[in-house]
Amino acid sequence: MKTTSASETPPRSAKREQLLDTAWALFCRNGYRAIGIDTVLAEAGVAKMTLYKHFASKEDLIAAAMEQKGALVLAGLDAVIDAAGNDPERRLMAVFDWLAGWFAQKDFSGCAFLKAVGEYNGADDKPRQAGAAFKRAMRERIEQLCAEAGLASPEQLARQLMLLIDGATLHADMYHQSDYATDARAAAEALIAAARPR
Amino acid sequence: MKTTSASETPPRSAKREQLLDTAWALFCRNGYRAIGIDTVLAEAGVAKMTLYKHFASKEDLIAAAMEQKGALVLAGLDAVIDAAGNDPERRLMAVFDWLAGWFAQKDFSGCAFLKAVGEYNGADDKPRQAGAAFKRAMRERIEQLCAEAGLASPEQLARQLMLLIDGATLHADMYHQSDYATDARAAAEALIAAARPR
DNA sequence: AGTCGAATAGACAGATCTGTCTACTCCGGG
DNA sequence: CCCGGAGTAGACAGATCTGTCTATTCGACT
Repeated sequence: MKTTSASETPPRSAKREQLLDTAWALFCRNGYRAIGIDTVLAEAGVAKMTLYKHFASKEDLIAAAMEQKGALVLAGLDAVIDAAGNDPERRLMAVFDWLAGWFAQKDFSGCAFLKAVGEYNGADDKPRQAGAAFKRAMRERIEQLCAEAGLASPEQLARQLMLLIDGATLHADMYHQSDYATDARAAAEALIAAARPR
Repeated sequence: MKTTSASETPPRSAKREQLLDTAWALFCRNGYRAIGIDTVLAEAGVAKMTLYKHFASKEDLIAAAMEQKGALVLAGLDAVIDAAGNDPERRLMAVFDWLAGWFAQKDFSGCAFLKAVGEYNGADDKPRQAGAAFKRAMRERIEQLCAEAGLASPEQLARQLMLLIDGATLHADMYHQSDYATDARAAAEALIAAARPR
């Protein structure tokens, strides 16, 4: 048996976590193909063989980091939503507050999930699949919020809000100046108002 | 004097055009860092020295292709807008028809301008600048259309419509199935309705 | 004390990438 | 006819990248 306390199917180890954290930080800032394995290794202070004992390939490392960090991001988003209280529309709009907070971070450098889809074009590339899965999960949460708010066509509305969210994320990264979260929030309010039952 | 008929400051040559066309096609489909110079050369049927006689570096080739193709794209968009007649809102909505037509192309593989921004993170990387410049030019056109339609806050509205456009482009590439142009169009209509003077 | 698993440093193979260089060919205008 | 510009093929240098392998160390548990 493993020494780890809980019964985790994926092997937990300090070095493995170190690798995932460092890789995520570097890939976020610089993209995936622009950063080599050796850079990750040096930054993480981990030997090459350790990496390849935990992950089959660079793409596997990328996908594993995306899955882990994606779950963390969604958990953080859920927490923000829950902190917004009980009013369904307030809870929905909390997503855009969360977005604004993210954009305002001084080390903000775009969405690593979107970048993964941009850089890996093969339909069966793991990073692309992981990116799409993350976005799908996020859209489902938003759709749920729309439905709970009693808005019309929650599915379509959720897709539209995702367009705003991802578009704003892109533009916030592209021009590192203006406040795209505000634009997205205002647009979202207009869409929600139009979907409100009368 | 050059043998070329018109007085073009940038040197025009068949091989140069060949290079730009091939490079654009390959980069569009596969991304920039994933495609090597040699692949472009082989596909274009051009020798390496010819490339480096016309362009200082790979990034220069990328930037040059982006500028040339960007101008073409904008010209095409202008044509579609003009073909939409005189009604200002019709002209504005023509942008979304154009978008739907683009997504429906069977070789559609996302927006190479957005990908350039994703892949080149340095503020002075030429591909990133070229991508941002293209998006800026497009936003200005849309802002003009918004203003001509007498809509409120044309500047903000144009930014919001760009969020929808780029978001839809991303999602259309990410999930190669659903009709994101329709979602974007419907959202745009709601935003426009809300900005209509009463 | 001894054993075993996890991690290490670093060499290595084999690809691949950008950019340079040389020597050759081809063709059109004076 | 020949000169010069444009293009070519391909070798080459030098980096860099992924992934493999070996020999070694270290610490925890028995």
